[in-house]
Amino acid sequence: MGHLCDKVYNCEKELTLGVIGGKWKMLILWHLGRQGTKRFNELKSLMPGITQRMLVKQLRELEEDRIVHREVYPVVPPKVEYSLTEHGISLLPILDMMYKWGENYMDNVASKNGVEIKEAVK
Amino acid sequence: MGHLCDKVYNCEKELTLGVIGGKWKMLILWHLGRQGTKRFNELKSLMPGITQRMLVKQLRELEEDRIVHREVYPVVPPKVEYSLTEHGISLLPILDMMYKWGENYMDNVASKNGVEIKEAVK
DNA sequence: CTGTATCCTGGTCGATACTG
DNA sequence: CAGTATCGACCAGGATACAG
Repeated sequence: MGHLCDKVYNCEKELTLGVIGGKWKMLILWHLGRQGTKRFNELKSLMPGITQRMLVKQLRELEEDRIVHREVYPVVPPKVEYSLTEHGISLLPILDMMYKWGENYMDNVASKNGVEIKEAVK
Repeated sequence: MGHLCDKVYNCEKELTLGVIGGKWKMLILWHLGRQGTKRFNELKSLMPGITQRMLVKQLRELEEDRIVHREVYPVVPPKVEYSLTEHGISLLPILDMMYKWGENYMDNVASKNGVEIKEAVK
């Protein structure tokens, strides 16, 4: 494999973190999980601030890790669709727990210290 | 607050990741969760490979984020004990899910691609 | 025993321009 | 529309030495 290799994992949790820990990966999985299959530019529109380079990079890693499926249609202009694999779907409960924990933590701790969420993607 | 500030969070999940995403943080929380209160050097012994500087840094951030409690005993030589706060304890179910997901992912995907876990801290 | 203080390096991430 | 190709900045993290 690529980006997951050549690293030392002290525990299985860290492997999981290696899969979802990229800057934009949780957000990508979230959108694909809630809205199903999406085209490249649709994803880009859903994530203001991400650059093409980063979106491609994160998607390629998720594909390589078998979290995301990439379907290329041989048409002009190009059409590429992304969707979650079974492994990707099985990550959603974790993301959901992280969302809820973060929400509660924001209310009770973080907001009092000046932490802000840009736009709550629920 | 410190390290959680000055960052842009697109979602509550990313805030959660900001709390647990440090290089050694999940491992620290895991040990404190399973074994309860630990002294500085006990933690260090539990995590071969970590440097003093990094252990201090990760613990300070966890303390600042109200995940870990630091109890200093005014004795010579110094004695400092670390334990989980309520917020820290509430993270354990997430870490547990991440552990199980990583375990399954290791069996079905990662191991076939040369990924290895150093020492499974269960 | 529990930390600080420096210095340094690799790699992630962003900005920008270009392409089939 | 869906990508590549470069370049550069930043900083988390490691090595090492010192200290109360």
